[in-house]
Amino acid sequence: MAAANDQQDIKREKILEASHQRFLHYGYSKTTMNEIAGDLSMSKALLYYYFPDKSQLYIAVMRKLAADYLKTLESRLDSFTNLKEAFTFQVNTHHEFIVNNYNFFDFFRLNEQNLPETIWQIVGEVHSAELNLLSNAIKIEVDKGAIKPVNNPEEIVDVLMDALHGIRVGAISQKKTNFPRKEHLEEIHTKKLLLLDIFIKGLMA
Amino acid sequence: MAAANDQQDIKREKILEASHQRFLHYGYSKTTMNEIAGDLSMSKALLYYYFPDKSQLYIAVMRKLAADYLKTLESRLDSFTNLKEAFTFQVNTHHEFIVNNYNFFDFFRLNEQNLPETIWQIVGEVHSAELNLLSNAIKIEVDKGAIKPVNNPEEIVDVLMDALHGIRVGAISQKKTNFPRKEHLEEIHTKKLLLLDIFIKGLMA
DNA sequence: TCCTGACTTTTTTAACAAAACTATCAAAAA
DNA sequence: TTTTTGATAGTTTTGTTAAAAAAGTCAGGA
Repeated sequence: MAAANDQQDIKREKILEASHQRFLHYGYSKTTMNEIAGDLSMSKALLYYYFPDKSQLYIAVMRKLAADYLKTLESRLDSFTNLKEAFTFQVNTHHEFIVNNYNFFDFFRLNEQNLPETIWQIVGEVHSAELNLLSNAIKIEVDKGAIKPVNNPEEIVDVLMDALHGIRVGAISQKKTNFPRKEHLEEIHTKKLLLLDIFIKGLMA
Repeated sequence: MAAANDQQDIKREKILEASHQRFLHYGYSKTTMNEIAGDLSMSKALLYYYFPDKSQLYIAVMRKLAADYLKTLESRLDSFTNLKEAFTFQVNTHHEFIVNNYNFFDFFRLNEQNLPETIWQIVGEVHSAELNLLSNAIKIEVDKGAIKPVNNPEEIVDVLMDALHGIRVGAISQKKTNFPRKEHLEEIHTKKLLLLDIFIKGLMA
């Protein structure tokens, strides 16, 4: 039983990896179940044995990416020495995450509206996990007496995250494309760090 | 000659007003030239006598709105007493502008990409005018010695404006609609003021 | 329990006709 | 000469249908 499940888990993992590669290079709609099956030298039917449908497969990949991302954040955010370091780490990690999985997200780009409910659930989970980690960072700094008391850390972090997100979007509307091109990502990253710098100073003031 | 042109200008103005109302209530694609003509009890052909085509008509309306908006900003931004007041005025004016012309902009919502070049030109002009006014406000404060010297005011304002814009967008992705609903506008406004507060403190630190 | 080939169902694409709308123009009205 | 219009030409959107492609199912084999 356990052995069988191990085998299953390994195969599931293989499928997730192959799917990730396909989705990463070709996006959701330009990836077919036949192609994924082909990459793994298995029949398409087998994919449906492991995953109920294509969107669930995509979501499973996404869930894994999100979990990895959050693990990276968590591993580090409970051991920072000051607030700026913590937030900078978040911005850098997020930047790296986007760069590495850039094409994966064209599902969002193309399908912008009417996405499956589950996707928004994952996005929401990631968002609130980030919000939690960062507002905790603020609380710790307040306890240490490093910054003056804040009555609602979650609200502050929420605003900051929206603002950071805005930097991304801002670079877009000027460039007339509704998603940042890879070339712009570095520029966006720099701007985010600038915003962060001012914002942190504002918190400490 | 002058009289004839006056008459023309008056009629042009009437057309712009009627068009504004239509675009405001029904958006670009759901407004037909026949309807505008009907509102003014004139033939559709006459519209084409005054404006070369539909998009030029829309753009003319937009240009007028933009001019009014900028005039409001300018009238006040050269006589503020401190930086926060200046920026708050910008945020409030912008908010009012969006609220008043909310539906007008569904041209952007629907047509998000492939908009006529001229529209981006106007958006760009408004943006750089705002950027100018606000970075000037910073320079004045620096000269007054109210805040510490800033090596690149334009860059700062640019980041702030992107961040403020991000507040708007942020409220969206959570709500699953790609443009803020009217109900959210107040919430967005409040968040913007909070961001502004922290940001300004950060500048003064 | 894991896996497949053959099959069914659903979605996408392409072609095309009908309808709606934009845009033009010759000629009337002012 | 300038302003206005009805009629109409041209273009885009919408709706329809058939073929192709992809998603998804299933009986049966290892």
